[in-house]
Amino acid sequence: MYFKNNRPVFYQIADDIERKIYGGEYALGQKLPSIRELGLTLGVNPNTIVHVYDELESRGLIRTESTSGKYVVSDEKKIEGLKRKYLEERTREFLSDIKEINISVDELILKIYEIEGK
Amino acid sequence: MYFKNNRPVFYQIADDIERKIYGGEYALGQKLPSIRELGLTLGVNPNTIVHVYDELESRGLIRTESTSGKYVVSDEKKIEGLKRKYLEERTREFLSDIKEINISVDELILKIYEIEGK
Amino acid sequence: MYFKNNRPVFYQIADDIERKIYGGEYALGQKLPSIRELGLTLGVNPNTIVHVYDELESRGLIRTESTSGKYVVSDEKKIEGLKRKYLEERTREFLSDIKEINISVDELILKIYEIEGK
Amino acid sequence: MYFKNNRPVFYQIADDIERKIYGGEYALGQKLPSIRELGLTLGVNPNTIVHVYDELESRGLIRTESTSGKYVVSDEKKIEGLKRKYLEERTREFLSDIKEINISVDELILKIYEIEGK
DNA sequence: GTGGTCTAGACCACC
DNA sequence: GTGGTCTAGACCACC
Repeated sequence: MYFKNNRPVFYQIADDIERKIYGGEYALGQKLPSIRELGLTLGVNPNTIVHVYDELESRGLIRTESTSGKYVVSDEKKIEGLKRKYLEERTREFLSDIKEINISVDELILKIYEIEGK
Repeated sequence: MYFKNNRPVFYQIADDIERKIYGGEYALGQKLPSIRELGLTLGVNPNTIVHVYDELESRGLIRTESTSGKYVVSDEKKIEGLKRKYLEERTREFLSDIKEINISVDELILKIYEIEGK
Repeated sequence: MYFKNNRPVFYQIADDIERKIYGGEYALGQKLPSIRELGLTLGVNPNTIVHVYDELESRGLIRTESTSGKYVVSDEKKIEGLKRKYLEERTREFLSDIKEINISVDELILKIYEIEGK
Repeated sequence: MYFKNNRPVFYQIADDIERKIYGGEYALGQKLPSIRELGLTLGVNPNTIVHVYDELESRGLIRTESTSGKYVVSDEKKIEGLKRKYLEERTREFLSDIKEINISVDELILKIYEIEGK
């Protein structure tokens, strides 16, 4: 995982895990990597991962099982709702940026097809 | 202008000006607002604007006229190239995030049309 | 038994047993549950119960019969004295907190009657 | 301020500030001490105070003015509601403990009057 | 091994 | 000076 230098690392990691939950790479109820393990994997300090997991917990995506670790919440409707909201907001924000640079939706969609190789 | 609290303000302002340049809201060769004036307009400290203009200069979008202020560069090809690159990268990054949450390009395009009210 | 997550579990269990001794639910000289048994009952690891019994012994409430287990001490005066001290200190601490939030003793007593349904 | 060793320091500080807000010692909208200043005053690490203020923010008691500091929220009804809830819960918990040691409400009230010197 | 708390200290962003 | 982020490292509670 590469980190950009224009946003706090803990947000970048949290956002990535959030997407992995929405995408099913982390399943409902699944145990997340331990704080120390994920810190090692990503090459960041464990305290940063503590911050990441606090952030995800405050977003309602994971819960702490005090003794055994951190888990994706099991409430499918909740996750689904948050995912829809994520898609909506991210898309609106993207469209807003694209329109600000004077690219039409049609041009944008051509660009998307071009990137997707269709 | 609204600032998110998960990214440095100077990046948010710089990105916005970058898009305004690509969109033509700031024309080629146009003089940018003075540091003081833009700070007042946006309600941020002049030092932050200094940082913004430094950033934009390092991106090759503006130049300093030592005596009279900051100007959008006049090289149309350069700006056009940077704009294409911005569109390409911003779109790739967005598509990458969307695919990570397991939304297909077709679903995404439906979402875009829905938002655009078409 | 519910555990709060803002205090170590072993303190919460120790405090509860301390009160049960003062209240007579554990009689003077009575044998306490085995470490294993209490751990099972409360759903915590036996090591935690070891810690609980150490704590209660250091408070002078129980003693270890090396061969046969843990017992509530039999000295009635001592237990009675500790109980009085507990009541005194717990009440002072509570009153101190209540007064800090600007609630008078009269208001507090009304609240107590309200809760007690009198 | 004295810290007990049976609860995390950051909770003890947060609870104390919570009570000072309810009691009016910190008025609605008032600026709280800076992180560094409060750390110095209490003899704890600034990072601990960061944690304290995060906790109070999550309780809805304070807000961050990103540039200038931390402030008690100004919503009087909200604070009043939280204060009532605090009184209710703390009192119920206290009564529960007292009854567990087999002290009647009448005895308790005598004790309260005795402590209050009435 | 798992998470939680705390310290010490560095550096950044914003005013 | 104000808060925010991150690292390094220690020690505790619980399993």
